[in-house]
Amino acid sequence: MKLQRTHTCGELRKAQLDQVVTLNGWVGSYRDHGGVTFIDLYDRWGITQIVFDPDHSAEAHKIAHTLRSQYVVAVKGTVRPRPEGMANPNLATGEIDVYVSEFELLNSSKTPPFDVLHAGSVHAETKLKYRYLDMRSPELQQRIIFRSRATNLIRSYFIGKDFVEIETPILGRATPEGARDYLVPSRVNQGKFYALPQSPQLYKQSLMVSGFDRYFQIARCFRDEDLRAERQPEFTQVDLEMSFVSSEDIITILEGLFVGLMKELKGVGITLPMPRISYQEAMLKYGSDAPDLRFGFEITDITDVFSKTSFGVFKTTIEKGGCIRGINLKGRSSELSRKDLDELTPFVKPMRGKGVAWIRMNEDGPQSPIIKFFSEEESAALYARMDAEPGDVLIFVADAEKIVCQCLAAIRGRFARKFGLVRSDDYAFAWVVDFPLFEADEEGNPTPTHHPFTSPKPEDIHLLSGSREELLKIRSDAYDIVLNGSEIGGGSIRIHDHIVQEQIFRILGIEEEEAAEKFGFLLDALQYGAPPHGGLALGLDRIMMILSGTESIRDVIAFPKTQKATCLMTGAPGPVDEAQLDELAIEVFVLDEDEDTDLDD
RNA sequence: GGGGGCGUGGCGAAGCUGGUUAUCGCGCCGGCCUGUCAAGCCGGAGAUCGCGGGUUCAAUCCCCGUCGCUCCCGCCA
Repeated sequence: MKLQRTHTCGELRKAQLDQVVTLNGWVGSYRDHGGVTFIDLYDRWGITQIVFDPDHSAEAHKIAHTLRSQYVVAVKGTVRPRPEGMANPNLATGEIDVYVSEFELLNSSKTPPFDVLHAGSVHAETKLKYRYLDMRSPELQQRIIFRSRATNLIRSYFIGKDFVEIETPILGRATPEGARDYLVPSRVNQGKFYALPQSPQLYKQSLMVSGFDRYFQIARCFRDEDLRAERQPEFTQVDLEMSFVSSEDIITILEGLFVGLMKELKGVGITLPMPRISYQEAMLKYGSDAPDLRFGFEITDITDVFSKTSFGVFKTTIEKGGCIRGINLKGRSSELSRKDLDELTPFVKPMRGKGVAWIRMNEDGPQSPIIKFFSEEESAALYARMDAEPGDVLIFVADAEKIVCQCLAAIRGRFARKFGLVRSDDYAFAWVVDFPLFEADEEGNPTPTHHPFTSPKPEDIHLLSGSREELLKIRSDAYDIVLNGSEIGGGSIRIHDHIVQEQIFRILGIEEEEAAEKFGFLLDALQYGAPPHGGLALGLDRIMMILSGTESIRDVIAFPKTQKATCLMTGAPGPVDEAQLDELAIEVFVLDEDEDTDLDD
């Protein structure tokens, strides 16, 4: 190319008037008036209007009408002011034009499959197939650039705090815990497989044993589970681990990180310390271990108010060990129709909720389909407990505790959105702490809430030898960081004492041999002078989603996968040659429905 | 594994109590036009209605299956 750019398309202002400049970029829209022709030339820096004027350069003007959308061009010309009243206030460069005197076509373009600059409503399918074109749009580019700024800030922060950035293997070993692994066959060791890491957990703990007392990594992780709007099969964690620390030290480091990120990326100040809430309180007041603290509508437990009730639904719920909880939609009665309330029951159905009850607090007394079943004492106690006043609407769910929490959390969010209380530029951080170390599985056996290396809180360690009920009461030294109702990170102090570790395995029903087989090297490592240590991992993609105000994780990943974990641009996953399979000693069976049972074993 | 939404020229939509020449906007092609900014005006081309089967004299429309995209539950921290 002859005409190499002297400026970008976002750069020119009145300060450069009368300068001769060269721009390179893509043709956006073009407006051909027969005489003068305007073209929006753009690149990732912005848009500059270039003018092909027959009175300025007849030669250049002749070429103008041959240009089409997405052609790649170089132009040399003079920066001129826009005529009086012709400035475009929507454009950073809107006060000037570049009058083209020399022109070079760098490349033509096929007509693009969709309008690159206005692709908002185009089907995801088309946009993902032509991702490189979609990524030519300012929206997507800005988010990708935003992400780059964020990772750069994160690196600087940790390096500045004397952390060591260490890469850990992508080809690892399958672990039985947690999510389904992505497997990679080994050619040299036929019949054996590597697994892609679900997280660098075991490696980073090993690094602590090695003495790298402050480690971090921006690590790609892989989980072969079904996708969601905020979940991709490969995603990025900001992973860190520290030695000789308590959870307070880790929390402090992270709070410092977010203060910096929010200031630099969003110009927003955060008050420290961030609020802390126990798991128990979070579940009780918000129905979720990742509460959205941008709004109120807190949950109130009213089970005890109805302990002697004759109202069938509440009575049987209590008899079965369930609970009754409610939300007071304070002063919102006039904004809610009967339909809004009736829609709640179908709304909670996917969460296995059987129904939602409501009481509307009118000026002339309460109105509700269920109130007639309450005794006077019950009603009075209920209104007092829920601070019910005229103009309020009370919402109830009675069921097993888990279901009540899920339903009320969803209802809480639904109304907050309806009333416009959820602002994407409002940022509510919080730490959720005191998670139970174990939770009961379907058979009532303890399973780790976090992972089996999470340390119990020191004051609860004595309960490890207790009954099953006592075990479920043990709190872990774990902490999640929550932003706007999303868990954006979590971590814990790890067990560094192999005796405690073995005790935990025993509780989980994992035999010594089995533990050695599954986590052998880490258990060994813990016996060679493991320092007390702990850490945390942040979900970078989710953080980027929230800070850039988008609803889909695909908006913050350059080349995302579809919900079926395919890449429409590359065609991955794809078939491979027979020869490749032979080398790996792999044979592929295509299963018929009928044959399925035959080949199962 | 289960439930919901979507699939109609290149793009976005309409048409669906079964019968139309399959409609509109954008884009595309050609023409006109010297101050537009997702310019304007005139003309034109462009569609096996995702795919397969069924019902019917007749299917974009109804039924069954299937594929793809998407949201949710399960799963996953």
